[in-house]
Amino acid sequence: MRILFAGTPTTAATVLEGLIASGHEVVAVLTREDSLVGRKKVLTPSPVALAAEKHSLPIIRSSKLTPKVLQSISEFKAELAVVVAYGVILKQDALDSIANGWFNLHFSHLPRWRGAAPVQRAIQAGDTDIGVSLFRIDTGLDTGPVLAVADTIIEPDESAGELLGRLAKIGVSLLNQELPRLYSGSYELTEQMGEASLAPKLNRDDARIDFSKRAIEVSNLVRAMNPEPIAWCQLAGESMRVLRARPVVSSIELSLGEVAVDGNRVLVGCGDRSTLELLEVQPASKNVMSAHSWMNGQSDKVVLE
RNA sequence: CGCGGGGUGGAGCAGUUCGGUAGCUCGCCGGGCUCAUAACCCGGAGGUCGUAGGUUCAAAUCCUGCCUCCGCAA
Repeated sequence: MRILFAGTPTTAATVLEGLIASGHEVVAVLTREDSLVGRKKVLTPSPVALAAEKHSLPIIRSSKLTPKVLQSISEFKAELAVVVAYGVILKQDALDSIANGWFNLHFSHLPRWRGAAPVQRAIQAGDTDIGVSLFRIDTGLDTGPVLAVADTIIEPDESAGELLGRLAKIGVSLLNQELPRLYSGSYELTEQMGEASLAPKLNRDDARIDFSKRAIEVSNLVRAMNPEPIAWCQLAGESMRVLRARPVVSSIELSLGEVAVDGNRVLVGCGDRSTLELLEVQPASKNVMSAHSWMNGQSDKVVLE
């Protein structure tokens, strides 16, 4: 069956690669417009666009499905659309434009964590399990009826990036398992059941560390915000990013944000007398470094805030 | 021309204001101590200070160009 693939970030690119490798007939790729990235504002294609180029697939770059764009999509005569983090809400005319419908691979066990950042929100909330849902898109935000779900455990030290990579692979397996049913038309959809929650997109304010929270919560934040947008705090007025950290047991008494070296561990005091071990940090203007290296260069008492 | 901060032995930093013998915290190598140690003690190797030019008796330090890395913003 002729498939239109729609997606934007790295995770979506991984799924696209998986579909192609599995022999599915991807006839065109829909992704968001190239965006200006970095200090030099280099016009950069999305990871999905790059993957599509690699396989010489036709690419439609658009962040808005206007009638004109839908018209150009229709030329590829796709019979089914597979969506992974495309980042655009589809309207009815778009949904109607493909005969067998649009199916979305969403990284949560719906209806939990509907929205743009399910994996990050799940980790931030301290969830210990998560799912990959395949559902038929309707006009709501991740509200469509579900075809299949694959669940998995969230490892205690797993970052959002690592988990996302794993979920993408699970997603490919799920698609390989379910696509044949969609091709044949012999499948059943189930309305979403249970309590819904929202997983809005992350911004920099979400990633601000609050050391009055307990170490486990700070640790969850750090994991959730890696690799984007990266949890951060302040040191002497400059921002400092924390890429990896974990809650530990320590006999050292530290005030909130106070940093101390204990043997080979770099500890920081958190709320409720809990302790967080910093593993990897990045001070402003500096490269990413181990917490140990960072402390080697500190001569005065260090307090994060 | 968006704002700003860096580039000094393997790592992280100080030293640059006011030019004059390369410093600190680690790591590494060798030895010692200990029941033991990512603890302690002793010794050691390792740097043309990003790069090209300029000023000077003398440049990590002052001047100019270039390369390169990064935070914020978008």
